[in-house]
Parts: sequence; structure tokens; C-alpha cells
Amino acid sequence: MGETRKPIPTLVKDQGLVRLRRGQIIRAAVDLFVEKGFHKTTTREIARATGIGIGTLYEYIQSKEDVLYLVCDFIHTDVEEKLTALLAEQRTGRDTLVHAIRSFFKIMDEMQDYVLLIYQESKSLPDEMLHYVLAKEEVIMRHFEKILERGAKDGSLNIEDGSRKLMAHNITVLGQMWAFRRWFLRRYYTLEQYTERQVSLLLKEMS
Amino acid sequence: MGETRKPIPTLVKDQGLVRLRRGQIIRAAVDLFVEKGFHKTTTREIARATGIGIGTLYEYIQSKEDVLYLVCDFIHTDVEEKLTALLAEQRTGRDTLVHAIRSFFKIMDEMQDYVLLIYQESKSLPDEMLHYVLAKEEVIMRHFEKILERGAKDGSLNIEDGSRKLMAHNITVLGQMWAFRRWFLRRYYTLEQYTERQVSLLLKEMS
Amino acid sequence: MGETRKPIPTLVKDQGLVRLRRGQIIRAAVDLFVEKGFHKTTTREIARATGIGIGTLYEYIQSKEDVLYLVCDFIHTDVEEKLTALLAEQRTGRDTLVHAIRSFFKIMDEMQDYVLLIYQESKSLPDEMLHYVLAKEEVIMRHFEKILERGAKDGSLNIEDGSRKLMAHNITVLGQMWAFRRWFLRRYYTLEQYTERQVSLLLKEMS
Amino acid sequence: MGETRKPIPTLVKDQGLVRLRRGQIIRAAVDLFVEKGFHKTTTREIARATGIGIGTLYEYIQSKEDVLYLVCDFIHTDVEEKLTALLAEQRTGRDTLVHAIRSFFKIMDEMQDYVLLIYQESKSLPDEMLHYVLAKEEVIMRHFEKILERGAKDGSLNIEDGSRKLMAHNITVLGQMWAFRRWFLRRYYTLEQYTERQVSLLLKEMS
DNA sequence: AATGAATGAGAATTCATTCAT
DNA sequence: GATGAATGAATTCTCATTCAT
Repeated sequence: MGETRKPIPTLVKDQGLVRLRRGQIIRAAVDLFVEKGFHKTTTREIARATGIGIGTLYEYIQSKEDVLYLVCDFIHTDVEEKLTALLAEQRTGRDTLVHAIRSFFKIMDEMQDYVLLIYQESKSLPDEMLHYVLAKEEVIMRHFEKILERGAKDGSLNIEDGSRKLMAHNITVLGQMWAFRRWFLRRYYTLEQYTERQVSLLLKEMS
Repeated sequence: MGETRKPIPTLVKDQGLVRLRRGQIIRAAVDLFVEKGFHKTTTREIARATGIGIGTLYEYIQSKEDVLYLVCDFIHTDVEEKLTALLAEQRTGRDTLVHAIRSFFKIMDEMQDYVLLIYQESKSLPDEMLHYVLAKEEVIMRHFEKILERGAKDGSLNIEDGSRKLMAHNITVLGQMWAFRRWFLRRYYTLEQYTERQVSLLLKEMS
Repeated sequence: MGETRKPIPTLVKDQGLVRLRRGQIIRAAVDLFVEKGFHKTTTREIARATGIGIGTLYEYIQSKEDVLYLVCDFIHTDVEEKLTALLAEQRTGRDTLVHAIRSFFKIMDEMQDYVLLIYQESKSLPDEMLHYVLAKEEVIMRHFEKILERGAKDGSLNIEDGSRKLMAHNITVLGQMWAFRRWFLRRYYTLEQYTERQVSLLLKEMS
Repeated sequence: MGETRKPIPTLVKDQGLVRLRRGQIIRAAVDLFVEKGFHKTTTREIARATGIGIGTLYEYIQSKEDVLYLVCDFIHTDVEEKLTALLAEQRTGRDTLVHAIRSFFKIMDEMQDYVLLIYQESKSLPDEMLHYVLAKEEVIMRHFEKILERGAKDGSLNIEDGSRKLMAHNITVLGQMWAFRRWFLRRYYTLEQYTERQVSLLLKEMS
């Protein structure tokens, strides 16, 4: 597997400092992007919210798109870390899947704004960066794929090989939709209701 | 039920002319938005592609956002019309649903670019316009809801009342995702495969 | 002979207006460039001095370099027109040459600042534009070349073919140097003295 | 005669070190200026090419213009040194002149880029520095003036006093033009041809 | 003496919108 | 109704210079 992250050039040599400042930039930018969207956020606002000068901002990035990429990457990494942590305690087969779905939906709920952000703004990324972001998205899907694979092997999940990708895709998408279509879903379901019904739907297919 | 469309003010009195010119504007703008996105498309480009002067453009709209709204509304209306047409020949119960899903997925496939457009750009609409767009989205979902209702009544679909909204939502979303996540799905499935597997998944829940 | 001028794109359709406004822009810019140089003149200053808004300026040009090109082209055209006018009354042979040199040196004196401008700023032009400017420079040299050719033919000037380009070059350069090195020459010579001595020098070679 | 060089203030006390570092700076900057021009070269680039930090650069100079001055002065000094060396073996009268011209033209050929640099960028110097640079230019002209004077005295050159400055000026300028107008001259003459024809032209005047 | 992170004034350019014709 | 020239606020990004370490 190749590199999973595109390195963004910086004029600053001290790598520790770069990590620190970029962390500050990301935290400031993510809120602004959520609030006003990428296009309506100005670089000056990002700098001000970060607590640094506009000139300093450009010591750590090369273009406004770089900030968007850093933000997208940060969100994906965060999702993945949480997912990985939650899946550390690996039970077997079907149980793992149920557990994973519940966890993932919960994460999607917590990170609503960020999920939305990626869905709506990642199109503004330059091609190459977009590829990296989509690759990360796939990494997340592959978590579910692996669980499905395990379940198929130990006999607790009944799913043919050709449907595995699709099922992993569905799980991911239905989780993200809790965030993306909250304007609709929240009117009729709580997170728990939404989760349990989707779990039931998804498992019925695989019984 | 309230108005289903927000009237956009115009300086021109002749209603026929307004409809004509706006049609031209929409057709020009939709292609530009698909190609470069809403923000990167300029009003000048819209006017040029429409074949009218920039001043004339502003006789028919009041702001660039108006164009985006007209475009979104046009797309939704198109989807709905196609859906309505395809559902005119109403069979009963489960058959109708399967037919509807297949039709809807096909429409989503044909209108890929437009689905994408709405997913990515509707956030740029002013609040009020966004509400109208989301309301239209619901109208589409309600099509499926009604079919589900009919199926429940005639006994051919086994679905409890509380799950109906969710199911309609899932159908809609999974259809849209064929367009939105084509970068992934196309690698593994054809439209037919995707459709049949999703149909099978959705129906198993309701057997 | 190919096109002698590079067309600069404009957003304004009315060709008469374009000529008018560009004339205003050139007149404003040439003074600013003479006074502070190309790099230290801002586009806003050019707009202000022209009496138009910054946005309007960019309706008539595409970049700051365009203004520099327009200015360089204007100066060259001006020199050439003056030269052509002065040479209309064509005497023969050596007389014409003497007359031409005197005229040219006088023009160089009148246009000192502009000659300087071209010598110092034309390097800031994009490659293609620079070629057009150098081509114009050659057109001016060719005026002298032709006179030399005529003189050689009618026997009043003794110059071999291979030296003609060089001689035309020398005349042009020594004229321009009256402007370019005024900081030195003015201390010791008046324009008349400079002219007569150079004429004498140049003619001695060709006797 | 006054000072021939403007002292540039430095924060560093050790004079030897100053000379060393400034030498490095000049060598780095001259190439950059030739390649991209003064304005498009950044101080950061100069520092990097010199192999020192940007902070260190400013220990040895006070402004970017200082670097330009150091570079111009270096070039002039170089020209002068080469000229002086070549003229050490002083023959008499007319021979010396011919020898000097040939040498000078050769130097101009070797230093093409640098001659161009001075012609195009010295205008960016602050007034006072510009005066020093022009003074150096005069020093070079005076070399030729002296030779002409000697030739006049020993009878080998026929030139009246009032023309001496002009003749020295012409020699200098025609030499520099080999560099400055290479885009034209190179098409028709080699350095040797150019030199011999100019020598012949200049000497005819003085026979 | 050396360093390089921080800075912010300033620059070119864009673009939605207006309004006189 | 149609037009398109005029506008200037807004935006991204640069870069010479400083100063604490």
C-alpha cells in the first residue's frame, strides 16, 4: 500500500513546530468551514482564528486548498482512529459487525458537522488531493469489509463474496447519511432508533 | 401543503418571456455548474452561455443564488416528473416497489451529474431557498413512502409503520449514492448489479 | 512582413471606446513609469491617474504587463511616425542621411524619458511581447539601413554591404545614448554639438 | 578625487568575515539577478543561494538594494581590473588604443550578462548609490580618455580636445552594445567582425 | 555571529451587481 | 426589454525586514 497522506510543503524547518501550528490551523479552520463553508471563509479569517498573522499562515501552507486538505485528512484520520479504537476489542463474527455499526453511527453522530463538511467541500480540492481523500474514505469502508469477511468465514454471516463491497458501502453510507440528512431523519428518529432499525435491516439480508 | 416553489422576482412583465428566458438560463447554467461548480462559474459566463447580455440576465434574476435555485428546482422537478411518469402504470404492492426502485436508480444513473450538483452546491443557497429544495427532496421520498403504504395495506409488503419513512429514505439515498459515489461503485458493479442487489437487500427486510 | 503589433484582448466590445480608453491609460501610465518605474507603479495608481476605476482598467487589459506593452508600442510608434514624417521630403544620398540623423537625434532628445523607459523596463515584458517590441526596434533601424542603401547606390556614400547593418545600428544606438547617458553627455555637450560631432564621425567612415 | 565606493554598513565587526561573506553573497546574487532580474529575486533566494540564513544575510547588508549595489560595484570593479591588467603593457599611441578597444570588447563579450544587468537594474538603486555606480562607469571611460590623450600628444592620433570625451564615450557604449543588443548583432556579426569594423570606424575619424 | 519564525503592509486581479442608454 | 461599460469591495498570496533565541 502506498503513502496514505500527501505531504504539504512548508517553509518552516522545525517539524515539531509545523505539527503544532498546523494543529492550531486545522482546529480554527474546521470550525470556520463548518460555519460558513470553504469558499466564504477567507484566509485572513483562518489566520485570525488561529491566532497568527496572515504571513505566518502561509509559512505553513502553500494555498487555501492546502488548509482544506489538512482539514479533510484530519477528520478522516479522526474517524478512523476512533473506529480502530472501538474495534480493538474484537469479538467474533456477527457480534463484531453489530458492534462496529453501532460504534460507527455514534461516531457519525458526534462528527456530524465534519462529515457534512467532507461531503460538501471536498470537491474544491485539487485533483491529486481529492484522490488522497477518497483513498482514506475507502480505508474506512475496508474496515467493514474485513469484518464481513471474518463473519463469512466463521459462518456467522451469510454473505456472498460479490456483495461484500456493496454491504460495506451501504453501512458507511447509511452512517454518513445520519449526519448528512439530519434535517429529515431527526424529525422521525433518535440516533438509537435509526441505528437499531438499520442494523436490523442490514442483518436480515445476511441471515 | 404549502407552496412547492419559491417565486423568484423579475423585472420583466411578460410571463411567457420570463419562462422562456429562464429555461435558457437554466440549461446554460446547469452545464456550467456541473463542469466547474457554482462558485467557479461567473455570472458573465452564464449570460454568455445563455446567449444574452449580462444586464439582461439580471432582468430575470436578482442574484447569482437565484440561478442556483432555479437549477436545483429544475433538476428536482425533472426527477419527479420522470418518476411520476414511470409510476403512472400502477401495478400493485411489492411489484410496484421493485419497479419504482429500478426506475429511480435508472433515473439517478442518467442524471448523475445533476444529483452530484445538488449534493454539493445546495448548501450555497440562502436559507429560505434551501428549505424549498429540501421540501422537494421530501416530495420524492414521499413517492416511495406511498408505495410502501400501499404494499403494507394489500399485504404484499411486511413493514411496520414506524419504519416506513426510514425505508423510503434508504431507497432514495442508495439511489443517489449510485451517482454520488460512482468513483467507488463503478469499479465493482454495473448499474444492473447494483440495482438488483440493493433491491434484494431492501425486500428481504420486508418479507 | 507579419503583423507588427500584438493584439491585447479586451472585455469591451466597442472598438472605438477601447482605442479611446487605452489612449488614456497609456498617457497616464507612461508618466508613472517614467517617474517611478514599472515595478513601483501599482495598477491602482494607473487607474487613478487614468481617471477610471481599477475594475474598469481590467476591462481594457488583462495584466499589468499589457500596460507596459501598450506603452512600449506607443513610444516606438511615435518615434517611427516622427521619423517617417521627417523623412517624407526625400532628398538624395548623403544629404538624406545627415538630415535623418539630425532628426533622429532630435527625436531622441525630445523623448528622452521614453527611450530610457524602453531600455530599462522592456525586460519585464513576457517573451512574446518582448519579441514584438524588438521587432519594432528593428523597423526603426531599417529606416537608416534603407537610406544607407540608397546612398551607396547613388554613389554619395561609400559603404560596403556588410557594414550597412552595423552602421544603421550605430546610428540608432548613438542616438539613444544621448537619452540614456545624459547624466554624462550633458555635462560636456549640447545636443547640437553631440549631433554634429557624431555626424562627422559617422560620415568620415563613409567618404 | 573622492571616495570611489560607498561603504555599506554591517552589524558584524570582523572585517575579514564581512569581506568573505559579502563575496559569497555577491556571487550568489549576481547569478540570480542575471537569471530573473532584481525585482523577481527574493532576499530569501539570495540567502539560500549564498548558503546562509535570511537573518544572517541582514547582518551583512541593510536592504535588498544594498545587494544590488554590491553586485554593480563588483561588476564594475571586475571590468576595471581586467581592463587595467590588459593595459599594463603600455605600447604607444594608436596601437594602444586599438589594443584597448579589442580588449574591452572582448571583456564586454565575456561579461555580457553582467553588462546587461547594470544597464537594466541600476535604475533600482537609491539615488546616492546610483551616483557611485555612474562614477565607476566614468572611471572606465576615463581609461580610454587617457589613451586618447596620450595618442594626441605623441601625434599618432588626430583628435581635438573637445572630442575626446565623446570618443571615449562612443568606445565604451559601442562595446557595451555588443552585450546589450546581442539579439540583433549576433545575427550578422561575430565578435571579431564587430570589433574590427568598429575599430576601423573609430580610427578613420582620428586619422 | 547565526538563525529562522513571525509579521503585515501591499500587490494584482476578480466578479457580482448597477444603471445610463 | 436589452445591453454592456463601469465599479470597487473583497480576496489570495508575497516578501522585505525584524527580533528573540
